[in-house]
Amino acid sequence: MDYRRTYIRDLFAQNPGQEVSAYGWVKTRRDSKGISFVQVNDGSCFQDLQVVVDEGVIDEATLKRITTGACVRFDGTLVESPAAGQAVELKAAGVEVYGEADPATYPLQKKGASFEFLREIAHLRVRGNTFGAVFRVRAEASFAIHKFFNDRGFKNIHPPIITASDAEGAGAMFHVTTVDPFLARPKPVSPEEDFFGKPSFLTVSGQLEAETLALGLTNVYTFGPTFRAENSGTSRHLAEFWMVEPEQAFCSLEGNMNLAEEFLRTVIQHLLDKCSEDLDFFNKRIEPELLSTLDHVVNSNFERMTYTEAVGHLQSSGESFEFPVEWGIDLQSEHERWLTEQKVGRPVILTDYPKDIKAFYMRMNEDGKTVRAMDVLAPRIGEIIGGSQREERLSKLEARIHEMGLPMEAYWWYLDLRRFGSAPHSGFGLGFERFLMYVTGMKNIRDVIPYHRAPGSADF
RNA sequence: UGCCGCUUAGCUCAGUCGGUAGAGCAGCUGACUGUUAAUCAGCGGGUCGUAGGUUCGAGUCCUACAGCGGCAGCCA
Repeated sequence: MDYRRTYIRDLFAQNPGQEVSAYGWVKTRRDSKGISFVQVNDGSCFQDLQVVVDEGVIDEATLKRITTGACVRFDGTLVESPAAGQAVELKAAGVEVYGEADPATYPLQKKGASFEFLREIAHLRVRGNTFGAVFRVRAEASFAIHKFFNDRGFKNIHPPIITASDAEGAGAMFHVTTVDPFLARPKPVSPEEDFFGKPSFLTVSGQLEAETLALGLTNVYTFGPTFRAENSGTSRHLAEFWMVEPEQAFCSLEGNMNLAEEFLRTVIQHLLDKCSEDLDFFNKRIEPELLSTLDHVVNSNFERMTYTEAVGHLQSSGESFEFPVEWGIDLQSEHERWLTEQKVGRPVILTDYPKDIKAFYMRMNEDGKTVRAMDVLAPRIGEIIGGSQREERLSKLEARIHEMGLPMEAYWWYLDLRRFGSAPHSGFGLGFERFLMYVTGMKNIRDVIPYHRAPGSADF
């Protein structure tokens, strides 16, 4: 056994008549008088291999061990299939059962399991159609993202997971400590006595570190796990999620938007090319509008409008929103959805938000009221990308840090970037799982990551 | 964290007015010579989320708690 063997995906591309072996897990077995059909899948592709077992080829005791969930190797001949449903099938000559799966207790069956139930058996759900497809698409998307940036000369950088800087002042952070918080002790342990000698946390974003690398490597990106200790239990939030964050020196907000748009189009096109079977399945069984919206994203330019224009559209829409719209508010989910789903019917990039609802590092516009921020909003899921041109002018940045009451001394290294060889630069962040929800049509973010982490939930 | 909903067989669910438990699928046994969500016949399978309360009697009504889900906030 070796990785250089033939996978089920490869068998479908071979000419009939060859002696082959197929390794995988049994989806179902159907018996008729004198013949049995076994569906085998190894995760290499969506389609199952149909194995045909004629009477007498495999002894009855062995055949009975070939049940749903069992791990097997079938040896035999690849033949053209006489029946509809598959072009080729494997005519079995022998079998090796590597691992049985007791049918009375194996929890997966061929129909009727809810995603909530499958989440409880997340270690087994990948053997089903939906989650096999989800994790193939996840892997292919991950590759496509690295390829996109590599093709354009972006360097993949690796900012720390454990950080002492509260990057954006946004989002609750997980403490990292070797002090047992549940141990009763006479007096509190001070941060100086802890492992790092100061309070330290799991990162909520690699952006600030990415900026430092961009001002030297020019074009960089991160792609890794980030952590938020927010107590939010929704279908769009995770405590541990993966984020893609490119950062470009010598790049304006317009260049940033161009990159974001090209990024989404290129990666989605890659998936349409490489994962068509899986995406067809999602389109058929999960989200009927999936392929048409993905095609639309690939083939149309994104709408661009300023926050101020968007507020105008919302106010003159005639819609009755739960939260009234006025200039200066942070747009609510209902507003974002109306803009992208009703107003323009495709992704929208909103720019130039009021400074008071955005982070300190975003570049101030001439009006002194708005900053060079952008959010990419997509139909069905809302905000998928958030980014900005960064404030490269030292005095303006210091003024913002002061204005927002942030500790100036903690940002000494970040301010050094503006002191020594500052450059106009821009970047954005994309939530990888949000992106996967968009391209698979899956409705719950917990179903696009193998093992989700959320408040009160850290199983497996 | 707030509001709402759900929790009954391995899974998906039904359960009327409060009167002691039902279906489909899965499983098991058998039938069928090409099935592909196979089909057909039969069989087994339940502390109705937990703890209290009301009642002669609770799956059903009330309270608390837990788990799950939806929406909202926060955000990616």
